[in-house]
Formats: sequence, C-alpha cells, structure tokens
Amino acid sequence: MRGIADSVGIKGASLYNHFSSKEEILYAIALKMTRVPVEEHLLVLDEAGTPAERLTSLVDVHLRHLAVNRVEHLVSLRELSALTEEHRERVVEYRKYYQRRVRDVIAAGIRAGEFGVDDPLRAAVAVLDLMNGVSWWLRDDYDIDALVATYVDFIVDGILRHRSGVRGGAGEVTG
Amino acid sequence: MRGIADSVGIKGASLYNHFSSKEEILYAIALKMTRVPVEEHLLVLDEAGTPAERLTSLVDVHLRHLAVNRVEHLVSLRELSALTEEHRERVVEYRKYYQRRVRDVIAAGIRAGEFGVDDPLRAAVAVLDLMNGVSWWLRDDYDIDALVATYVDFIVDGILRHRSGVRGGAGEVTG
DNA sequence: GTCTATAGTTTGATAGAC
DNA sequence: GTCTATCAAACTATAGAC
Repeated sequence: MRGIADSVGIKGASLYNHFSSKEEILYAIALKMTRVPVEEHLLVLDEAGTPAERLTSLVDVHLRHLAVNRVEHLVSLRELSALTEEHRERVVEYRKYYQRRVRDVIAAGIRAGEFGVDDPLRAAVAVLDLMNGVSWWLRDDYDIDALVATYVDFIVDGILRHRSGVRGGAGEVTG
Repeated sequence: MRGIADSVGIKGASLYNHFSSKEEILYAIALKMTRVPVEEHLLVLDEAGTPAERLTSLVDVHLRHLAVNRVEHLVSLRELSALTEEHRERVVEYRKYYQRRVRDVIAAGIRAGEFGVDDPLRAAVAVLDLMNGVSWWLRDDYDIDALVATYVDFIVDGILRHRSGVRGGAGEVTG
C-alpha cells in the first residue's frame, strides 16, 4: 500500500479514503483488465466480415488495450491469487468467456475454410498466450502499429492458417 | 517460508538448515529454470539437421522441461523481482542468451529458405512467449506428446513458415 | 536436522488532528 | 482528503534445546 501511495504522491493511509482495502484495489484492476475486453473488445466479433477479418480486428484492439494498460495486466496476473475467492471467480469467468469467444470465431473460420487448425480451443489458448506474452517485454516507445501488424501475421497468417500440405502438420509425415 | 516448509513437511525455521535465506531458495529455483535450458536444451541446436529440424527438437525439450517443472517456472517468473540485483541480472542474462540462440536458429532457417519471417528476434520472442504461456494452464494429466506435436505445428509450420503469398484469408481478399 | 520460542521488521489497516 | 501516529498480524530470520 505504501508503494501504491508513493506512486500517486500521497501517504499509505490516505489510500483508504478511496478504497476500503488492498484487495479492493487489486480487484478493481483485475476487473478492468477482464471486463473491459469482454464488454468492449468482443463487439468487433459481431461486426461484418469474415472470421479472419473479425479476428484481425480483435487482435488489433486486444494488443492496443494491452499496450496502454501493460502494468495493470501484469498486476492482474500476479495478484490474482490475492483476491477473495468470489472476486477471483468472477475474474476467471470473464477470462474464460473471452477465451470461448475467440475459440468460436476460430471455429467459424475453420468452417468457412479460412483457417486450418484441428482444435479451435487449443488454438484460441495459443493465440491468447501469444498476445498476452507481449506485456512482459513491451516498452513504452515500441511502435504499436508494427506490433499489431506482426502479430496479426503470426496469428492469422501463421498459427491459424491452412497448412500448405507439404509438411501437413505435426509429425504426420514421419509418424 | 512457512508455506514452503509445510509443503515439504517441516517447520519454517528448519528450512534454514538447507538455505541461508528465502532469496537463496528463489535464486536456486530461478537459476534451475534458466541455466538448465541454456546448458542442456541448447545442445540440440548443435546437432545435425536443418534449422527447422533443430528448432523442432528445441521446442520438444523446452516444453517437456516446462511440463515437469511447471510450478518452478511460474515461481521464477513471479519472484524475479524478489532477487538481489546481482542474482536477477544473472538470471536475465541466461534468458537473453537463450533468446538469442533461438533467434539465431530462426535466422539460419530464413537463410536456408525454410522460414519466411521478417525479423528473427521478434519471431524468437513470439515463439518463446507461446511456449512459456503453457505453464499458466497446463495440468498434470495433459498429454505432453500431443502438446508438443500441436506446438511444433503452431511454431514451425505456423508462425515461422513461409507465407504462401496469397495471404489466404486475412482480409486482403475482400479489402 | 528438527523443534519451540522469539527477535526484528514489514505489512495492511485504523484513529484522530487539521 | 491529507497527514502523523500507531496497532495487530504476518513475515524473515535467529537462538538454543533436543
């Protein structure tokens, strides 16, 4: 609490005029980093376009939100275990719902012939891990447009893309 | 310390017969999770085979080590800031070296015509984030062979693979 | 090499003046 | 809404018996 207070220029005790406990601060941060993506980012999945186009939009807004709230994202990960069971469950529920929606758009892309992965849920987990990993090393002076372009390529044209058949998959050739 | 002691069936004070401080325990864990990969896993990059084959081997040993030492990996991430500056720097150096070696094998793959990414370092970071993300959700009963096969596919045949040029499905067609 | 007891410090939170 | 002063609990670590 003293560290948080320092960073906003007041004393530790003064924080209790704004929050009733440390857990409430951590919950507010964790909620912001899970509810906002669910209630705002997922809207792009309902707009017009192919699954690949809609997922591209989601990667865009997801990475930009993460770039702006990098520290909050790391805190919500690290301090998840410090939340009450009830609060932790709500945060986990938001994360799971977001994951399911990513899985669903990947599944739609498979049905539409745009994507070529076997298991939409596994692919969704990989895609989210790849994006969220950015928060560990991103710096303030990083070119976010370039970041988004690179990761859209890695995800939409890389992980999810149809394999061209020459090597067809993971060990099928040799196995 | 009491929690650590509980998990090995002794009292907190007894831990000091084996380690002189909590920091020493955390450093031992962090060192294990960074030095072992550098000194053992990277050997597969020096064996025979194309860059893609050697990277495939690295993904294999990396994910298996991570599956066996999942908790230690999470601890070494979470408690990195609890280390002394000297210890933290040594751990970070191991991580950076590992990252550079992954970058180099990707660069070799590009030169050999096996891979088609623009920036080997960015690709290496993405590949490592993707693999390390597994430790957040992996369970003990998970099929590791299937995990390895899936991630080799995502990485070697997905992220790093040559794009076919048509950009098959990521928006160029309609845009 | 384990234990109990406890020292010394830090932490989250409260009380009350301004 | 901020501050100083302070509390109670928890923490890392030590001392000394067995």
